[in-house]
Amino acid sequence: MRLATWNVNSLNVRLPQMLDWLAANPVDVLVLQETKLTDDKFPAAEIEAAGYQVQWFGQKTYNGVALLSRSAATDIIKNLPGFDDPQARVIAGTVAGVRCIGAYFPNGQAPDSDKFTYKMAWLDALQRFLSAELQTHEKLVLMGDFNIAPTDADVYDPVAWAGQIHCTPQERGHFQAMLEGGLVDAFRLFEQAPKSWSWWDYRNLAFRKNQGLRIDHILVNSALKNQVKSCVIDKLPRKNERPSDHAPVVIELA
DNA sequence: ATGTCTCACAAAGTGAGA
Repeated sequence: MRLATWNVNSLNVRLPQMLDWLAANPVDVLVLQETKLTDDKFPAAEIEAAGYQVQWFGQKTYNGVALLSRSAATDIIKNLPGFDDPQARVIAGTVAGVRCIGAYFPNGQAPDSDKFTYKMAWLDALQRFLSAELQTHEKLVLMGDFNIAPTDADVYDPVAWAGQIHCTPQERGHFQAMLEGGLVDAFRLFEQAPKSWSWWDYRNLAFRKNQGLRIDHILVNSALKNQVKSCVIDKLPRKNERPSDHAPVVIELA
């Protein structure tokens, strides 16, 4: 079973690229972030024509998530239960016995901003949701754009980024708490090339200079850990014309 | 380099968000 996450930065713009990528990488599950579409505009027919079932949860202009799967997803949850949120950031479903949670974590803007306060509250709510989900599902995968670079090894210039958004002790503390709660960073189960990033700023020729961050992640629970065969970042779509600023992350389970 | 991309407004450039 292969699963993937991709922040497409507008599904309206990136739909052809996403369909091309799926044709070349026929994963069993794909979660999307930043679809930036209201639900009535979601391109369900095109996705179904490509052989996928799909659940979606969006809003106007910003955010928006989706869950594509070869077989039907059940027990769908949209956003974090008990956390009243106008922003569409979470979609969860069970596919072939695996609980799949796709999430677009808040960016947070800057550590002294209101958006950071919101990010912290959202992360608290996510931790509560994860605790409950881990109790009720034997196999669980959390994947998405975390907007957290968990360690300095996930940052092209850790000195410049020290204490900056995506790298604050508070954000990293939340990531660590997920690991202590029984999840594993699948990417780090394997030897990886140094300077492996999942996001590069559109500005400053960042991709050409490989100046990026690893902020897109796939975490698995302990029951799945031994089934993880590989976890890779697919940089190819970042080389496309009109690319997303994020690359897909793909995991293979035995 | 405040360096780009995306969306929306009542636009024909500008601001917000990332």
